[in-house]
Amino acid sequence: MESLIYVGLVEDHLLFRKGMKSILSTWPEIEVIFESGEGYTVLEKLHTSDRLPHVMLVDLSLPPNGQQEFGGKEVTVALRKHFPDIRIIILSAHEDENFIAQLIEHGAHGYLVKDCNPGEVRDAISSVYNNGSYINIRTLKAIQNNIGRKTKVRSTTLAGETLTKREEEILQLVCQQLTTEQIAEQLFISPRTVNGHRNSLLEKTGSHNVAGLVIYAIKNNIVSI
Amino acid sequence: MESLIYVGLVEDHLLFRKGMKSILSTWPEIEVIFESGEGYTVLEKLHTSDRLPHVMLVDLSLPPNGQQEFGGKEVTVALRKHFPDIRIIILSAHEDENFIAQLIEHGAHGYLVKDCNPGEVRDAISSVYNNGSYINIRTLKAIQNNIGRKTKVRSTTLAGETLTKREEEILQLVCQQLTTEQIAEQLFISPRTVNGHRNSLLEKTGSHNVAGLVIYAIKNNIVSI
DNA sequence: TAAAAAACAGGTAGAAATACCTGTTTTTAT
DNA sequence: ATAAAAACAGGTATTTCTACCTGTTTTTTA
Repeated sequence: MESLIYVGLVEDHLLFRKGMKSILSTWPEIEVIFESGEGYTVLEKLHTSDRLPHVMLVDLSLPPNGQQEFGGKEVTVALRKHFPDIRIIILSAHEDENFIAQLIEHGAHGYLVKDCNPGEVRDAISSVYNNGSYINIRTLKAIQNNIGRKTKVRSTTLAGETLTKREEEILQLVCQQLTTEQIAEQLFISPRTVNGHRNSLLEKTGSHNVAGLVIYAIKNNIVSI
Repeated sequence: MESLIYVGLVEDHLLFRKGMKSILSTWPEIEVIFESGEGYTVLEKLHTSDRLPHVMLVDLSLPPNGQQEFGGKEVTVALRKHFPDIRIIILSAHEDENFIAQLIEHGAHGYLVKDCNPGEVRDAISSVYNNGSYINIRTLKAIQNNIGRKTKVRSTTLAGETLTKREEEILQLVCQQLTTEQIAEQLFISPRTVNGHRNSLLEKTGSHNVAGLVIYAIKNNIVSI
């Protein structure tokens, strides 16, 4: 608990980065051992580093690497893949509700808005280091309102089967209250074909009627409501 | 940040409560100033208390008051109403996914499983006291999977109309994939009547079929998925 | 390049839902 | 106490869906 926590900072604005480092240095249990001004060099820097940070504070909006976007999200994904032990706190200027959800799902362990007070940062680092995650209450509300069915996960059925592209397509149209005939028109196929797909959908999802299909579609992020 | 945090404990198992108090006493910034072994006496105890806790650790499963259930959920609701400044951390033996979502929406600020390590408790108290919330990563996952459309908002229709109780009831059953006949059986009414309600539902919600009804029901929290 | 999966399309039945109509009884609110 | 709303129940007709069956062609994967 009271052991030294190694912290890394990935933040393109120097002043902010140094300011953060200064703040963090006031806490004896925290030591900043890594800094980077851009996301795309983080991995190689870590590879040549003798000490790895326990917790990495990563700015959400980092400069791209040429054409390639490389912000907090990309850093998160890369870190999770190559340095799964490093815990990640995203720093953002504001709460982008949709994004937070994605970040958490990509493996970020915490999320801080930049106007939080220093105590929060300490709490966040400590929490993330010791246990798992840190989310402030407003952010949590944002997640409550927005998460759940944003990131498209492959939809698996009861039997572990997977819906085909066409089946998902038709399921989406079913959810839009279209009839078999309307779906057929829209997809330029025979109503019989649509019918076949509908039956497969009922079978695969274990549903008895459209109510079941719609709920399945929502639960499995095939449609967003 | 370093000011003394007054903590209250609501936990029916004495040993666990005292153990927790002992652990908390090792942190100089935390002082336990309130204890209760049951939920239903918390309010009056607080009213006669000279100092109010900043953070209350509340066990999820507390003994009922006679017939009346009075667990962590009820305590949370009561505290939020009468002592809105007190921040609440729920302690639970395990992660009941559905319940966590409800608790957070009822106003709890944090959630701890009882097998967490002491450092987590300190972090949780500090976080909750200083900022807002504390949720561990597993719990967060649970929330991601279960929250979203739990809080029941009065369902308003396109025309601003309101669904009647019976209509909502039938809508819920429709969402459970029951047929008109099955719904009639379940409610001990004629299929004709169910039919009438279904038609009203379609009319009021501006839907063409069950797909529309289900989506309406989910959007308006008439059913939870 | 075979084999498997997906997409396609047709037939037939029956079940269920939708879209209208009518009316009575019960509950709620003014 | 009266009016309005809700819940109840029936008729009729049509549309749509569900549940089976069959098969071919195209695409994907091993």
